[in-house]
Amino acid sequence: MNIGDAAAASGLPAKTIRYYEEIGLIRPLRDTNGYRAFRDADVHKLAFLARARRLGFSIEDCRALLGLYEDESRASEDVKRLAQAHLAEIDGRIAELQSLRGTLSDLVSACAGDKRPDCPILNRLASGEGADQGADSAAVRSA
Amino acid sequence: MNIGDAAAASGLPAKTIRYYEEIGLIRPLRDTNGYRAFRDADVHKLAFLARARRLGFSIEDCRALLGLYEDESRASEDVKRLAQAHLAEIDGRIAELQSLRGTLSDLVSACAGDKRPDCPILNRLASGEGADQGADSAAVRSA
DNA sequence: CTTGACCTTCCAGTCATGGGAACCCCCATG
DNA sequence: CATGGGGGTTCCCATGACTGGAAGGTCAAG
Repeated sequence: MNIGDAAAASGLPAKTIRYYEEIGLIRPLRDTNGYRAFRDADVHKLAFLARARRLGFSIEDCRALLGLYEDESRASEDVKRLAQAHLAEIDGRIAELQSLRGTLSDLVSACAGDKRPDCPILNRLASGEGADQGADSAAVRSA
Repeated sequence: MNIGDAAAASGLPAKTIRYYEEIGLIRPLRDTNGYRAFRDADVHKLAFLARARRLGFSIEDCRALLGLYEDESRASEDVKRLAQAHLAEIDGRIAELQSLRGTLSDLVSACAGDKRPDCPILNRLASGEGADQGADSAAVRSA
């Protein structure tokens, strides 16, 4: 199975599959012509990775999950711990975004949105008055 | 005013201020020794940028906001449009995260988290089956 | 004179890809 | 047999918005 078929079967772009090989997530064989040769197990792993990524797990989390998946003697608590940590991170990001959303939507409703120059949004950015002293938005930006 | 003082006054790291100059957001003067010389207006702009970034606006949004801020003949509708677009983007991200959160929290509650290897989280990642099983997820999501 | 705190520029790295160049391989058709 | 097209390969560059660090210039104090 060539990379194109593996991409179609797993739902991942070929580029991404090459990258996953580069960082050691998968190890497809090679044909004599140098083409990657994907076995069913490889495609299975790729689909696993695609689903884990879609759930928002980082590449390193995916690596750990794949390791646990392949370890017959794993403990489900290890998987659960990983998932719970990820869940907590998502909760944190949601909270940050909701805090931003609150501030921003207040500002938007305070702004007339007409042809005149007076604007509470700009006033707030210029003065910082009435600021939410909350969220460092780094995690938000990284989302 | 040197960059260190401008950093302290604006709350932005010196590195970030240099970066903002590099991409043309600010244009501090230079002393004869080559040091950047920040006027009050520069520091004011930096603080404006810091606040806009904290609200999650992209650099390009910030550039536009700064332009509007400096344009005495702006229309507040232009500012509002920008802010509304950003708000919509935030709403989209929140919705995405909440959807992830729902799935993930279902999986986490389905996992025993003990010493045994059987794990619904891994099963789901391996097979992709069982997208929305687990009737009780509403209470979890509302948490 | 030296120390140390500043400042400068430039280069590399982050994360998870995506784009594209330059080139190789294989099969089908004229 | 040449050729065309649709695979594949490696390699480098770009993203956003910084951050870290090296190598070196500047300045006030001891």
